[in-house]
Amino acid sequence: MAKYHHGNLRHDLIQVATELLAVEGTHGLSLRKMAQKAGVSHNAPYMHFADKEAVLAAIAEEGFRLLAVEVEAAIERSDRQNTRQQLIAASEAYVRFAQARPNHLQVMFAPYDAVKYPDLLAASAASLDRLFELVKSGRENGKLVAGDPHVMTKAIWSMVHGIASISIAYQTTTILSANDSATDVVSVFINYLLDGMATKD
Amino acid sequence: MAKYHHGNLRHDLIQVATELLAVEGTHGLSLRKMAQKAGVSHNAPYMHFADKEAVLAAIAEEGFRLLAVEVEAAIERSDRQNTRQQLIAASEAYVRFAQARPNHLQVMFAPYDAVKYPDLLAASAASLDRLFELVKSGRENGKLVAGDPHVMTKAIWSMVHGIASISIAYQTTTILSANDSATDVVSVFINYLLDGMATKD
DNA sequence: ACCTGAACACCGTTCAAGT
DNA sequence: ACCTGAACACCGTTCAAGT
Repeated sequence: MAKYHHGNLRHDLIQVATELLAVEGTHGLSLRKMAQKAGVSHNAPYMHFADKEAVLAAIAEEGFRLLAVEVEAAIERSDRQNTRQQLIAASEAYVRFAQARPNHLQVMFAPYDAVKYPDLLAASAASLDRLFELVKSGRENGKLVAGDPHVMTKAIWSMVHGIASISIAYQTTTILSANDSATDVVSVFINYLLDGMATKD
Repeated sequence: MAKYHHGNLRHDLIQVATELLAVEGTHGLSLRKMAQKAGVSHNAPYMHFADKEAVLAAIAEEGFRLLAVEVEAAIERSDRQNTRQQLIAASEAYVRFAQARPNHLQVMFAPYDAVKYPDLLAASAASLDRLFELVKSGRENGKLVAGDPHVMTKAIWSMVHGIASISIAYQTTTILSANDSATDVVSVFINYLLDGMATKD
């Protein structure tokens, strides 16, 4: 009997796949498993995705949206008078996200064809919007000097993503810091960088 | 007929697997393909490796050694009187490595069990030795102030690895810099960071 | 000790159907 | 349009052998 799926299978598949990714890891995630978990035949996913990579791209895209929400929330929670504190809060949220969802971040930063997945590229660019705004307001406050705010944003992003990426790779054996957690180290590293971007007088 | 393999199969497998990784990507790398390419039965690898992950760990370990060699060479080529220039040269070499061997770097920074692969952990730690020495001599020169040289080294590492990691993920669509290559951006970002670590007077 | 061949459960993907 | 079932080539891993 043909037991059709209820509502939006595409959405459900992404949901189920994300859970599977968190539990089983990148290697444990298979099209067949996610189809079964969604209560559908093993090739139903091909109705909504060209191939497995397309599913991963969709998961990645969703991940960037989630990341943006958490960074946004962290900024809202922090002292609005202090741009530096807000930048650090945003950075800490980024690293916390990475540690809470290491497999997800890995999928987000796999190499995709940007032409093939324009929505993914857009979502990842949008996840930096709040950071960019902070850098701009830091310049207006006179706290952050130096040239292009785009360049400064990307420098901060690189620093934060490096911490996140390394802390995932070395899990328990925290090579980053002897005893402290990775989030503890964030403010130290970011402060170095912001000092280099700050007015010297 | 039992056609035994000549010399060191373990070494040959790592060699062959690394080539396969470069050409076919992380997904195209299979135990069966590398066995075939090494001229050996599909389960001969199990004589030398517990499972596929162990092969990847060996490839990763070899990668950290390669990286260390290239960073070392870049430092030797640069101005020995100028610690900052040496740090930038080392950083650029790191990013160049990442762009020349993106799949290799990805395997190097996959999450491994440190207890299971102590040699991998040692090789990755050793790849930072030269950077650490530069930071120390920078402190003695009075060029780099601030606290623990270990912390400073890891901050630089995070920045550089972040640039490398992001530039791999976004390949052609260089989200990092509008027109410049990723290596061009390295000196700008690292200079921000080193300014933050430099003496203020 | 080192390697092989057959076998197992699992993949991604395709294709001919069904409604 | 949306889904299914059978089929294909490929995988990692195990196991009983062979030398």
